[in-house]
Amino acid sequence: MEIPQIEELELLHANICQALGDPKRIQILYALHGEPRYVSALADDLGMPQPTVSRHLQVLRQRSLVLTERDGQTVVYSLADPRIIEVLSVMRQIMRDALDRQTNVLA
Amino acid sequence: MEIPQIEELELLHANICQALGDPKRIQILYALHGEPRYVSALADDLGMPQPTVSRHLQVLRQRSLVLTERDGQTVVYSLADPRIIEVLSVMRQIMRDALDRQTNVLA
DNA sequence: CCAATGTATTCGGATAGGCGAATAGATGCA
DNA sequence: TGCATCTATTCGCCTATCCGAATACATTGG
Repeated sequence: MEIPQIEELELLHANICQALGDPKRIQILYALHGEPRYVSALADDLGMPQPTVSRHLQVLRQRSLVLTERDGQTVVYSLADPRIIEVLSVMRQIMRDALDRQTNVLA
Repeated sequence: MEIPQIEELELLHANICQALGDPKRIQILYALHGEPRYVSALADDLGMPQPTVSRHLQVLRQRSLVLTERDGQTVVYSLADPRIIEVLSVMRQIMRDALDRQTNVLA
């Protein structure tokens, strides 16, 4: 019986999760929900420096979580897959339920 | 108009995602799917040293992703919420679709 | 109490990831 | 071309995380 190795799928999987593991990137993804935005618009909306937003967008792009399209001087970013927001929402619900359980235990 | 700050929810959210952002922890979560296990059983199954498994389990526990129950000498870990696996599966599907898109573009 | 078994933690070193600041690159237009 | 605007990258520093190895802690049974 072989020892199970860490498969490529697990690595990719972890890679995606890791990309979601930063508060600013989560904000960015939610901000892209519904309407594509360009970089400085995101920066203004979220109150982050433009280079910061750009760096985070690169991370998301490398993981295929966002898509880009150049439009003249600006680069428009959009969610690559609406299910990303679904996943985040479910996680948020899981989180909330876990917090509720803890609160109930303490009460 | 105030600049939107990073809310507590986003921090928690990122925290959860970050916990999922490690291949070994993903393996552990899948291994806990269906049946609770105790630490050394997991270590044997996954071919990881026991302290490694234990450390990762602590990370998952802090985020309320797994639950523990002591049973004599052993400590039994279980998934705190089956939706965690659902979320991981959806992410896996999102990932696969993204890979397919890339392949199609290249072809 | 002591030994055996199972689990958790600590330590040190290596690696990765975040940020601000500065700068480089790309595009459009006069 | 030259300038303004928008985006991406680099640099240095700091912090967080991971790992193996060793060790501490907890529980059971003799």
